[in-house]
Amino acid sequence: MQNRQAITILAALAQESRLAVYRLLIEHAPEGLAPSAIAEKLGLANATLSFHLKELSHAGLVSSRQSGRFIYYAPVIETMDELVGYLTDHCCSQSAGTCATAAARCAPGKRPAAATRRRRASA
Amino acid sequence: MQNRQAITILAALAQESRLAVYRLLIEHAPEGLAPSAIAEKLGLANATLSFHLKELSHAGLVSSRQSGRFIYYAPVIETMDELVGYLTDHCCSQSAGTCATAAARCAPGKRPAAATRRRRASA
DNA sequence: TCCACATTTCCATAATGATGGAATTATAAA
DNA sequence: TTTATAATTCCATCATTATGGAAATGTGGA
Repeated sequence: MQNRQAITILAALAQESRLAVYRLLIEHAPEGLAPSAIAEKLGLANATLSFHLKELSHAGLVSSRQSGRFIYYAPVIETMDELVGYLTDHCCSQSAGTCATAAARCAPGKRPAAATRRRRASA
Repeated sequence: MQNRQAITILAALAQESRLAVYRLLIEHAPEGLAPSAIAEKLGLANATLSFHLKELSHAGLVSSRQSGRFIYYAPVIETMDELVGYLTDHCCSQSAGTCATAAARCAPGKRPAAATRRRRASA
């Protein structure tokens, strides 16, 4: 994941209403929710919600599909996964051991460890 | 971790210069770097860098210690770890299986799994 | 077609964030 | 104490983001 993309995703999540929308969609994954339902649950104006959904979409955090008169927004888990991967990579220093807890979170063997991947990429 | 705090941390990272500063500090963990060195490496004006360091400090992402005429800024890994924990928690839906990849990242047994912890907290 | 409703776009406004020059504060060496 | 360097604060400016009413667009049913 590129820096630029990580910033876009982080910025999309770094806003109260948007984080609330995303978390609500997570609770309703994988079907998702229509804007009307989201607006009602969170008390957001139509235009405001539409703005935030566009931001989340643009960041790749949610997808949408039309169904009849409704558009269902659902979270894109892969994007969150990539963000977590990015953070894990860049929270771990090249010199090992500076990030024990975060590193421990990574299941060894499931995928290359963070530092290893970065070393391979830049070498 | 509270919503509010997560937003503060996400917002701190969601900015090109600040993310660059943080990543630079990660490369120089755990000693850290002085603002003069950071400013030179990243080409930032003193005032601008100071502003960004304050944001990172306020979010708990960096700490500082004085040493002679210099102040060394170093990353606080625990904060990143908590952020990753928060994201992992809220990227995993209550209904299992919707977040396989991100969940797989968590070493089972190292700490309670994300969904489990949330269920326990809200129940 | 016409209507009802869902959603988005348009637009103006308000709020927040980023930037850096200049002045100020802090620390240590001469 | 004087001087040099490090870092922060002050402040003005510019840029971006958030908000929501009103109008426009899209969709399916009558």
